[in-house]
Amino acid sequence: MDQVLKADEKLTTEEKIKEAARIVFLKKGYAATKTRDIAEQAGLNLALLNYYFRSKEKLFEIIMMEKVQQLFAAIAPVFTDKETSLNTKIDLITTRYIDLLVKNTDLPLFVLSEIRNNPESFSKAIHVDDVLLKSHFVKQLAEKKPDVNPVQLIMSLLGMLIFPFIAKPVLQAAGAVNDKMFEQLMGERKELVSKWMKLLVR
Amino acid sequence: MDQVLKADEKLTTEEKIKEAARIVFLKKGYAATKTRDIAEQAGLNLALLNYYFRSKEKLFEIIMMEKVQQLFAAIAPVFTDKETSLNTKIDLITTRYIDLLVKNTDLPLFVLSEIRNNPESFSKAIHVDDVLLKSHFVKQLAEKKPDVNPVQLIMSLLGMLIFPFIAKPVLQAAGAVNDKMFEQLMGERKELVSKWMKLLVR
DNA sequence: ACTTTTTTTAAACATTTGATTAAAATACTT
DNA sequence: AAGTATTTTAATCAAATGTTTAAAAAAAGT
Repeated sequence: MDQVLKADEKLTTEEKIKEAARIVFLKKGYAATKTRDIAEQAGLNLALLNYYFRSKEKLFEIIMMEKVQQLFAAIAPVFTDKETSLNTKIDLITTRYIDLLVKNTDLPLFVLSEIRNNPESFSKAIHVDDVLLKSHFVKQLAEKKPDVNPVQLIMSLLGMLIFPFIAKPVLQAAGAVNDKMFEQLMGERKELVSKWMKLLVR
Repeated sequence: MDQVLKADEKLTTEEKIKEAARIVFLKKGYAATKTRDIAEQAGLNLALLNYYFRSKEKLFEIIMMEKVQQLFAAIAPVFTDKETSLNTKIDLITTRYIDLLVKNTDLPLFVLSEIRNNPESFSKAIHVDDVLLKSHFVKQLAEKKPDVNPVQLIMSLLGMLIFPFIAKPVLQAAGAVNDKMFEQLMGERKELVSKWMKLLVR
């Protein structure tokens, strides 16, 4: 007998639905996603979504929280770490974030769009200000650059890291890049952003 | 008689609908917007939307093109101008963009989200690569920094400028800033980004 | 082997939603 | 003022959409 199974054939029905929901929600966003889209993507009967997750909204909340975590958990530990130097933090944040986003290019636009559409539920789930404004990273920045609001520096770092992934659809639609070229650009971008950010805090 | 009229009372019905559509589409995006939301926002009968614009989609296309223009027209002339120096271009792009976005904070997230949802129609309407990749600005960057892909520098500049407006809902949800504080941050950011970008190309 | 529980399916339901229609109201023309 | 065209309204339609239901199928328990 053939031991090889299609990737999702060994998944439970519940996992198949979540996997399909990840794909469709991330591509189209909550409002544009039809429950029938998810059922079709999963190759399952429509009613199973409600059987396992009660409602479209509940299913979405699960995926959304997962993705918010993914986006914040990748850098939060580096932000708060008290041991590593400022320059090492910059290196770590840069490489980790680009590595994560190259594998999940539509993650930033999805998460940031959906937070805009529903800021309340997000604010309860994640404590951004603890990570962002009270982190060790911020203290290090404030110490090194006492004349500059550290939030400005963080917005620049995250902007340089995240913005290309938000602008990717525009570049692609313009025919300026394809997937392969984009990944290559992001590969070389790790060194650049890291270098540039160190320049800003010098 | 009272000469003073409420702002939109002197507008034509058609303009009232467009104005309402701008507000609702920008806040919620195409898919989440109901034609009844727009009618209510405009204080008009639902059927008038179809009377004046035939369909939700047609109305959306008008608003969308308007906003894409707004987002690109603000910097395109500076990108292509052959007279101004590199440093002056950086100053102009920075101040113009932040000034524009402060008055239209949800413009970037709206435009970039909707382009992702419908890249084809966008690519026909705007020739990004002409402005971005063949512009005089790019040539100046390539000349000044021959060892760096100019696209990398542009992504950093636009990232530093645009990203804060995309992240604004997150910062607000986290209680890190309010509208007033954000505008103040962006005011002081003009100088900073301008200075930082010149540092990167030095 | 039989019973019970769990999972899956096809069909249907109730709302929502974009759009249309026909009549009423208003504005314009002569 | 009368007639015509334009604009607005309330009601309605048809399709889409999230959810439920009841029966069938599969799995688990005894």
